[in-house]
Amino acid sequence: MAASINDVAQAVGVSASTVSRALRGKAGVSDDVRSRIVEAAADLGYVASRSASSLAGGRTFTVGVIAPYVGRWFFGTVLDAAEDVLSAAGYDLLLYNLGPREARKRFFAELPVRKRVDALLSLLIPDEAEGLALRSLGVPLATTVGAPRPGFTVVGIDDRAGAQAAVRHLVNLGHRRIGMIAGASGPLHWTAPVERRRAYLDVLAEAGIACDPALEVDGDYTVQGGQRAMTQLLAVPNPPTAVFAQSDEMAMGALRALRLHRLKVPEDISVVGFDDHELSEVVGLTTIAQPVAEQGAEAARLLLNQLDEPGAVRPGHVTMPIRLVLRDTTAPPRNGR
Amino acid sequence: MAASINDVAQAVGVSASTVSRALRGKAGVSDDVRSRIVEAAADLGYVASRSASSLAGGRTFTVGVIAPYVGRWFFGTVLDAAEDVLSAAGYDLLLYNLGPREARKRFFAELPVRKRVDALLSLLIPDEAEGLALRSLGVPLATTVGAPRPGFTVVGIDDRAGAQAAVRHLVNLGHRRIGMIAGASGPLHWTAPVERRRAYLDVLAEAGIACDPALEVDGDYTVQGGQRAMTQLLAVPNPPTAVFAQSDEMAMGALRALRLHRLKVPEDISVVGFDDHELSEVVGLTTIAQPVAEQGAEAARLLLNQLDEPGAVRPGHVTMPIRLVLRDTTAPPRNGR
DNA sequence: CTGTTAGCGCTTTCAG
DNA sequence: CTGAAAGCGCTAACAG
Repeated sequence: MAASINDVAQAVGVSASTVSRALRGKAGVSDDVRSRIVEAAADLGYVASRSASSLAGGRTFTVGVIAPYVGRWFFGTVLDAAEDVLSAAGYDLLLYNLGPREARKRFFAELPVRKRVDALLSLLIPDEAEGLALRSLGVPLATTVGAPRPGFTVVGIDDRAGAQAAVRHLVNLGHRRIGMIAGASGPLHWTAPVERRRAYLDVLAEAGIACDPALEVDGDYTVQGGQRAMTQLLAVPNPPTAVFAQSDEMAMGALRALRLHRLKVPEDISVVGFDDHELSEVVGLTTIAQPVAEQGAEAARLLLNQLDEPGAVRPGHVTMPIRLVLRDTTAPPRNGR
Repeated sequence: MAASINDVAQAVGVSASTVSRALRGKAGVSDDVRSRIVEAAADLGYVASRSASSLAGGRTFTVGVIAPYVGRWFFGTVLDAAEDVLSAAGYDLLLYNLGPREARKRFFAELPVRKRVDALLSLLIPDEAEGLALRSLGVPLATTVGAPRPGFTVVGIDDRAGAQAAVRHLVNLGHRRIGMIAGASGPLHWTAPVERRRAYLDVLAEAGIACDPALEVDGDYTVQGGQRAMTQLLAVPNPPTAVFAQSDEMAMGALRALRLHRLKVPEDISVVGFDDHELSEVVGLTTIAQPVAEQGAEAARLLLNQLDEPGAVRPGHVTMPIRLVLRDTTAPPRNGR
């Protein structure tokens, strides 16, 4: 059986309370006693039972993370970075994959994190009821997606500015027929598609380009969807000379569709993506880069802050920088204009 | 304050034990009482405190997962699938990212999962000492990587057979100068690179092709590394007409290098990868597909089995099928032979 | 079928 | 600076 706090206490000849204080670095233990306790604990291979500490102390030293996917690059990268920060601070990370519809339903119905986590990081956008449920947990909340919302610390990017930069880049190259592969039908309450679309419309307007609804197609945030969307765009009577894809994954699907249609990129058509996916460099995709890992790390850090100074820090809003990364998929349109 | 078991007990007018039994579906509670308890619990929004249950019952209903990366496709996909299976069974998943050297050291020094998990899934290959530490936890252990090892249930693929299929494919197309981008310097104790290399050598031998050490280059399991390796292979006096990359990520790096060198794939040179990464289809990469998500799900399932029938099931070894997926990066060598 | 009685292994007052 | 006592909220025998 694993050693308990009493075993250590006995070995050193002190009380359990002293061992507890000593091992957690609390004041009020003489250096001599403390070092003897630390040594004995190491000898016995003693580690405090998290269940017991949580029960007695009220803190779990665990942060919950809920995500709509784990395998996808964006989420995996955020998760990875958040874990680094949390574990360095002595916190464990409880992961919930709420992608499957029933998993999500079950999670919000039972709220299994209740009494299990000290804070929660959401990688998905909760709807009204879900948001309420999360706030009812009474723990600090953070998210790396979506618009600022009450009760949440949000770390994000300026989607509008990013999308504007992407579309402006195409306009500056001389394109007038600019299509968009959107991500509208993605997860509910996602604000990115809305913001990015508005930016697209704004830039067209400011450039004096009439927008054509036929040039806006849904790509579902997936490679497959992007491919389908591009195929659809090519079937339009007067197809675009350039396309803004709201995510790199959709952009890659578009590139695939173009290859299958024997169209050359960027000679025949330009493509710009959004995200700077790890493989975008490989395919030479021009895109808007956002600091994904940094967003995860920062969100985790802000959560830890709130844990350290309870009440002191209000949930805030951090905007991380984006930038246009020029690679090989954009160029001026074929016939000058 | 959140409702406790006593609040529910009081509301229904029964004892806490009865509530406990009723809510966990234990036998020995009349249907009438049980339904009233369930109702009251729902009303009060009661959820049992995991800390308290663990402490009292000895089980944590938590499975730990240790991984060398989370953001990379392979690991994220395994994790995703494992989480689905575990959460459906009522288990939570505690994630540890042991990529950073110090994180790994700290983990094995403190073994924070001790008394915290009922089972553990390793996505990395522990060395001798680490393996011992894990076994000392006294919980079921599973892994999706590496060779069979005592104490672990391993779910994997036949690396040798997969690599053989890849190289044989190139040989059958008529290639005689076949290079390999290996993953030798990856994580320690990784068996895949070794097995895949042996397969490469075996197939060359069986085809009567002398192997040339200059044609074996390390690609570090990364896109960057693959690109570097391919560049190096092109600099060899008599460069290969085909390349076997031990992972799709390295293969993609190779494709990028070839594009930069203005070489056509597969006309000038053939490339075959290994894994069937989610984006391999996008770039049209011919590769060896392995069921990644299924490995994660299966490992989780086997862990649950062992949890259900303690002692009954011995740790075993499951091999999942692989298959050659033909796409657009392989063809016969240019000049017939 | 249900209630009572003990803890699980810690942390936390409160004394000394 | 240290110890004793009292739970944290639940589960697990053991009685009835």
